[in-house]
Amino acid sequence: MPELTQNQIAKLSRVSQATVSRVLRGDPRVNEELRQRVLAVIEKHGYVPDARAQSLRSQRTGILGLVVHRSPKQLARDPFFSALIASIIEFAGKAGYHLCVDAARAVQSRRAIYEDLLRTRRVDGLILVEPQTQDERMPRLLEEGFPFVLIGRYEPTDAVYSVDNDNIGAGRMATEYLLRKGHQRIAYISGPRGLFVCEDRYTGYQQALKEAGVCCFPELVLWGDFTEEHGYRAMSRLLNLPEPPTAVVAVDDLVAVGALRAARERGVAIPQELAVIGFNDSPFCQYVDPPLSSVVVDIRTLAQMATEVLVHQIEEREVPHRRYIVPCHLVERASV
Amino acid sequence: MPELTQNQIAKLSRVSQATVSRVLRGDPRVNEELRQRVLAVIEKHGYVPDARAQSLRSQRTGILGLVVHRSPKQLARDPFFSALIASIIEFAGKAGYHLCVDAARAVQSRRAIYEDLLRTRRVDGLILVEPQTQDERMPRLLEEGFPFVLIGRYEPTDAVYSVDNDNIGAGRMATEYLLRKGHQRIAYISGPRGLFVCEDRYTGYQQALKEAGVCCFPELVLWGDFTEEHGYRAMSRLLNLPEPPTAVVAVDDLVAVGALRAARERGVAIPQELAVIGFNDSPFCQYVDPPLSSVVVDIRTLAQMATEVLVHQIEEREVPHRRYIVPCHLVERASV
DNA sequence: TTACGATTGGAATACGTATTCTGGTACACA
DNA sequence: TGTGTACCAGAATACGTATTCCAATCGTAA
Repeated sequence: MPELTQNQIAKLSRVSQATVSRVLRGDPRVNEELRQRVLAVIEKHGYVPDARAQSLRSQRTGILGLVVHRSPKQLARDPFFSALIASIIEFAGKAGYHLCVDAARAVQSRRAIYEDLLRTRRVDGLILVEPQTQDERMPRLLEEGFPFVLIGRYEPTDAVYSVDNDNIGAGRMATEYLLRKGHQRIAYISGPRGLFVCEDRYTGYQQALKEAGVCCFPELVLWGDFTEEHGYRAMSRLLNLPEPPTAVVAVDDLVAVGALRAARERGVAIPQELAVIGFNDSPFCQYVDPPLSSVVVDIRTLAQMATEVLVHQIEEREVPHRRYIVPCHLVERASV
Repeated sequence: MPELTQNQIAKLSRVSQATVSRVLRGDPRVNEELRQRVLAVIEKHGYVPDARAQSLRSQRTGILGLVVHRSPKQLARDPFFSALIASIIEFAGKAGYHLCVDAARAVQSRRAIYEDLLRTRRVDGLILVEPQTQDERMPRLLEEGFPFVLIGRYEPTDAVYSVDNDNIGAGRMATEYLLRKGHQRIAYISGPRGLFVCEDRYTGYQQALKEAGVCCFPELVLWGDFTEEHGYRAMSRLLNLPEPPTAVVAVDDLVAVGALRAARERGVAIPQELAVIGFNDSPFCQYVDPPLSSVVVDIRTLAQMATEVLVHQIEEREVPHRRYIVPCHLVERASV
């Protein structure tokens, strides 16, 4: 393999390396004849500039980092993330960037990733997906003036760029829908405590109940993770209550599917005896039995806004707002 | 932000930049006292080396590239890929690499990605997922001696490192299973012509039929893509045949789910009147109605082997074989 | 006391590109 | 013919790190 450099091209074209660089960068201050000669040599040998050297010189890598706060195993089973990643790849590509993806659940590996992606300047900016409420990185990122954007929420909203589903609204929407259908004892099967998605949907759930004048029973709210297994166990516990709920809001479709399974195994009729609703309108929602109602955000829009906000920061263009909210809508199916 | 360099650290520690580098690289030829002094300064100021400069100097970026031959939209809906990406992230991380993901279906954008990732030396090696039969890049990659590994198949097997499901075996396994259940008219709903996954499973399908002495009817084999929609349409066409099949092998679970929907809409009883089997054991298989039988490869193993083969190439360690096959197994559920 | 090997750290350089600085040519004008 | 002005391209430099080369110091042995 030739391992071409601008120097080689320069020698072959009998010009200086600087001129080759100028030709490549489209600098107008170069004679047309020389330009043609250089271009011909470049074309002939198939020269492409070395991105590593460009990175060092320009202080830009052309790579965006995506850090997801889930273990790789959780990632593998979660359709929300595959859609998110795919869409971010799409929009990053359109903006001329590559995407570097990392996943980590444990705090120490997150620290390592943080050091390794950011401080080393390996990426030009960072998209953080659903960081925990108390994430020690945010202050440092802010302090260093490093471009980043959150997907999810962060409390001091006016300090940090973020893009988020309207999770409070989504929680309300799901709960109000069940209330409209006449349900009163409505359970909420959640993910981890402290994760904003979960907390926000919980807030929406509480708001809807309160406004309807319905009591919010603490025994009907169960925290856990984003697995089908958790949905199954939580639903089993709920069905064992002296007075089980007649409807369930599950924090994620996968969790809802677990709940459906628990109900099915006990012969609880859906939706007659128990209504279930999830979030994200995952691909499988329409194929489960019965098809699962879901409150959904347009993931592509979410990805697009996050990517654009980040790229604008990096390229020092105007970003009009700090916080962007992508609204949700309801997909009605047979499970309610 | 301080924008620290080894030079700054050197000045602050009253040593030379070379010494700082030696301390960081663990070079033994440096006095213990100095080492401590330098380490203290590094610690105090939170210095981390610049990956871009290291890349230029060492000719390594520490990044693996993953190129998927699907459009981002297809990617978003395909659980196989989300699992694959997640697992590759996991094993790349364990080997000390980051992962850069790109997706492209169109040939010209693949060319662009190829130029941009490889020729620019932005990544140390490439994982190509399911390249088309005639992919113009392979010869150039080989010629340049650039480390890469295929997930999927490539004909001149002894020239290229590849890791693959045993797709022929999987096609056989699915078909033989249906044959054992007494089916004779077995259809195959495939993805795109020319994609090795599809062709190989087709080969296995044909082999099984032939060995059982069952005729292979061309009207029972339909090519398309990996969408649920395609499964739906293909199944509809099959059910319109004068003599419809009694069993279907679908090239992917999502396609199988589409087939199930078409059957359900026409009131065809499953599995009594029609047996359906898919591939990949996607997360939703157990939740569809009825639960979908599937032939599955362990995606984590696939990802692990691909990553290891690539990393060994990059680090110039021994790679004993060119071609690695990950065997499949059958997951029986109610759809057969 | 001299000489020599071992040890240690600084100076210099290379990685490949982008850009600033500088010098030289050509042309116009006086 | 001399001076000023564009214009163009080569030389030099910087980006931050890793490493090679070399000089200085020290200890030990003759």
